[in-house]
Amino acid sequence: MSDERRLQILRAIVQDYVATSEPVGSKALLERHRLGVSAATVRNDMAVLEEQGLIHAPHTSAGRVPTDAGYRLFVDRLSAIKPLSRAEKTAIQQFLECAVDLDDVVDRTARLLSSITHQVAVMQYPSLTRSSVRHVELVPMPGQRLMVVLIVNSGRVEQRVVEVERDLTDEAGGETLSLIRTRLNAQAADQRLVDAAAALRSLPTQFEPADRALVRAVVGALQDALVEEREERVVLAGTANLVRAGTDFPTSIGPVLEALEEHVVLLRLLSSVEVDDAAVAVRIGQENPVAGLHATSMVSTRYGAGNDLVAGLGVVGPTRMDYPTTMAAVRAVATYVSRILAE
Amino acid sequence: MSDERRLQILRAIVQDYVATSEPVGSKALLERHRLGVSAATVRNDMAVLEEQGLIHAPHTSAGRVPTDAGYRLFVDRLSAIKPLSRAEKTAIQQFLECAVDLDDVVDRTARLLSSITHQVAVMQYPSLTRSSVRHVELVPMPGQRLMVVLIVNSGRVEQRVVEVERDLTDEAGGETLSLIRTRLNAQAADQRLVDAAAALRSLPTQFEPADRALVRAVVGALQDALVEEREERVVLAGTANLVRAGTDFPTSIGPVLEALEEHVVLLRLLSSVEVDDAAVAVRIGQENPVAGLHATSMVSTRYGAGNDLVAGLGVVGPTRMDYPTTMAAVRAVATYVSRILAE
DNA sequence: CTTGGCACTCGATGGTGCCGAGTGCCAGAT
DNA sequence: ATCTGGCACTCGGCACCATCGAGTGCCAAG
Repeated sequence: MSDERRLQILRAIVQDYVATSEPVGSKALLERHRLGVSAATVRNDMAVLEEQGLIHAPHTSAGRVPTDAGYRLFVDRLSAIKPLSRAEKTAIQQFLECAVDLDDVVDRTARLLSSITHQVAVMQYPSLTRSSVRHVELVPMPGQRLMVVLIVNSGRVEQRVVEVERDLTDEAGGETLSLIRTRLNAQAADQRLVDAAAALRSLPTQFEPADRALVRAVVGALQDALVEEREERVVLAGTANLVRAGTDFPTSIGPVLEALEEHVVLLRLLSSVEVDDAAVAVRIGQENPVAGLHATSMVSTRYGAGNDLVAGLGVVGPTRMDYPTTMAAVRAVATYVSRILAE
Repeated sequence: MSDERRLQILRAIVQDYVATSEPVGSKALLERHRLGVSAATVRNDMAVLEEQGLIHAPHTSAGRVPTDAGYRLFVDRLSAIKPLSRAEKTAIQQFLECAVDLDDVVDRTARLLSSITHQVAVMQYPSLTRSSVRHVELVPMPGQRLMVVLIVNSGRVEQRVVEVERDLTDEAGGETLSLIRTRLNAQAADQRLVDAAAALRSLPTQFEPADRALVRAVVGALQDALVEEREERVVLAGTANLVRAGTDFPTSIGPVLEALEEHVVLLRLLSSVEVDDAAVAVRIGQENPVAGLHATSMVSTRYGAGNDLVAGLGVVGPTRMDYPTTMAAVRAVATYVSRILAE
């Protein structure tokens, strides 16, 4: 059963290549790993691995380099996520704890992640869709207009201004608004955004005919704000790390930078990972649907306050990456930022 | 008066160097510009220019390259901002016109600026400090807490939660809040943020002693929101352009990317340009206070809805940059985005 | 003050040869 | 059947070298 040994050799190749960034040859492998066999045997096994498309030789007389498929196998079967040390964990926690508001949490998290992985951190702002409603506020404005303010438990605020048929800045208008506000919040508060949108649909019918148009306008604006995800932002940190890793990219880091600027695309990438809770997703090289990222790997997971894994976060780096460590870092950071957000 | 001719030679050197990115020698200069003198004369003048610190030879037998001081002189006295063509102007206008909201305006503007200048665009979000208050809203929350919401005319919303001494969710609390809200808005609405902060200082004294602590807490939170500029964000676009211009940077683009990630620093750079309306500010090389940007130039100006030039916008690129064209582009984009925002 | 001429400098370019890591393959050992 | 040592071969990387040419500074003459 030399199958087993071949996989060990693959693992060794990946580890060495990640460590040295140079193609690894049979001899060098023997020096660093005490496999109980000779160089010739290793060479034979390497030939098989190459046949299977797991490794590849840049040119005739050079060592081997893992292919995307090789990394994939390594990640799936040959490595375990390497847990962080206690010291690292407390450092993460302390760094995140002194954040003063949501923006600061996101900013700090992204910087932290990039600095401990030495790669580009990508972090989605907590998304509306999975959050819940904290409060809805109605603000009458001059000129027969009404501002609808939606406050989400993630701390985000959305607002819409609607035109209404009458001026609400007077006494009577205030009472009407107060009534609407109360019922609105009774229906929507603490609901998930999607649920709130559904729950509000029947609200107009609970009011007297005279007020229905008004309520309908308010609910319409609110549903717009509830459903639309346009405030979904993504922040980057550590793009300078790409330069350091520049030699790992076949052509140049230009296309990578370009791809990273397409925030919409990044969002899709972050969102489209499978929903396995607490799992860290890895996209390796060509597995990435974006051409600019074909020479990169993306390690990502989800995070969010409480049980709702509201948004995605991860890193982008060269395929030649220390996957176990990176995966551990991403998972740990996601865990801690979730904990911070939960309060 | 050969002083004049020397400046023309400097101008020619800058233009050629910008165009070819290669040190320009006396002979090459004669081919591209019909100066009425011989190569030897040009050489003599170049020697003088070098003595004055305006140009510099990378090594003994190479052409000359402008120094920061040379560019400075060129920008100040030897060039005129090159107006854009009509076609370019309408293209800018059309591209910006189809933006759907504030975020979209900012996003499109930054991308546009980077794509027409082929450099990194830097754009500050409309700043709070110069905007004015549209409305202040008070929202009672369970647990003796009160949410203070500040709505700014730029469309931005700031919120603070304050602890208060009594529960305000009941009838009496609602009336008190209503009173505070009315006076608050009477004082602050339509004021510039700084003015509003000042105007509110005396508000607590206008209330009965029983309510003063409450009002003071509200005003405190509000002033915090008014004064603090922390929501000031900056967006970048076209960082990939740095790669293309990579050869212009002595070491690598790494430090530049790092500097660009320090949004706080960028904001300070954008804000600290002199307030000459409609002027385009240029910071060349070492003039930049940030070490990472010592090999770059920053061309920036201010923009904003109406007469208030609320925020800054500009580009960062190598010192070897086509200043007249870049300055024109920055100015034009600022003008058009201001126009869009004015509606 | 300008100009042509001249000797000199120095980076860039391209060719050459060597070195060594690494391979594939094969015959013999286990 | 599998592993091992040996051997011939490949090929990129590096150092060395010679050449080339754009460009300079300087000087003497116009």
